Amino acid sequence: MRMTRQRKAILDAMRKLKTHPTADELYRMLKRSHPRISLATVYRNLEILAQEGFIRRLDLGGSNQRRYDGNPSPHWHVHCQNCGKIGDVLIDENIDILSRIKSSEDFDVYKVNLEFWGLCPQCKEKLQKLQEKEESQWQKNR
Amino acid sequence: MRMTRQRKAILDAMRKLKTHPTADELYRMLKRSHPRISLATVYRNLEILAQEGFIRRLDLGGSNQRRYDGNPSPHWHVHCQNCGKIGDVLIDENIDILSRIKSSEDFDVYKVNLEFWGLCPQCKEKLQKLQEKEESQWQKNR
DNA sequence: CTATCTGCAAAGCCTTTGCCACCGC
DNA sequence: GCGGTGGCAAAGGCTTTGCAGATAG
Repeated sequence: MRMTRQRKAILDAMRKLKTHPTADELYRMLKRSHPRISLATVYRNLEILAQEGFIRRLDLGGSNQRRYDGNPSPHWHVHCQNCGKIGDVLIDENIDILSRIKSSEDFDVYKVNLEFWGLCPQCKEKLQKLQEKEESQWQKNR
Repeated sequence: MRMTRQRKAILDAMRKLKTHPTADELYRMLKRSHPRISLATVYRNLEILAQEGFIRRLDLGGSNQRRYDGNPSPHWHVHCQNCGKIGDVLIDENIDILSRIKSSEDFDVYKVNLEFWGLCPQCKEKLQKLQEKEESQWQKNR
């Protein structure tokens, strides 16, 4: 694998970012410092870097956009139900889910993937304020 | 919600099927009995039937095709790593995963989704036979 | 030097949408 | 009869691909 300028820029950006960008999001960021980089290059390199284990490809449900994670070490993800932002989740002990499977239609099950849903801090606050506002409106109108 | 011929055919098919079809797969099946049904109708109705709770929309990772499940009761799914087929998984006790979260970047986490990966019975057998064949080749060549 | 990689544009999937005719209720 | 619905075709999003020129090692 040749370390081209573009590939290095993509890997560096992914390592720095704490978000979980799509190819297009990363492309827009990189264009500032690398105006001639192409979207196809970003797509191709995210895929290659993921295959080589430098970053992680996230196959998240609930969205039709693929995301990548610059942190390849094992952890899970939480989606904000309001804005779609992705956060990281750690669990304090290994849960042996595979041994608790009762019925699996004769599939051999090897691997489990956990996904979480919730609210990010910003949306939590936003929704809370909205609720307070509605309550005071209701007070006025009664 | 009006129960049109098409909508009824889609719901009936989903309830009978034990697979987890995509809109297009279901469309091809239905065309046999309803030659004039359109793919758009299948897409629209799968979405509506899922919103109304008659069927379940599966937002599975690892594929860019949406699938639906005629069984709306709670259970998880396993993907065959070889052929992509989806199976159902039951777990014998409720695992309280949400209470074990250690760090979640200040998200409020409400819901968890489990996904499993493995091999379906057919692919299991196929791969086993392939392996046996390779072993006997190796025996011959030594 | 040459195999790999890039940029560009086009093509490929899957899914949604606009429109008008149609048909449950 | 009327509003929801279906069929058709076109458009829309995201991702991949073919190609010719550029470049890392």
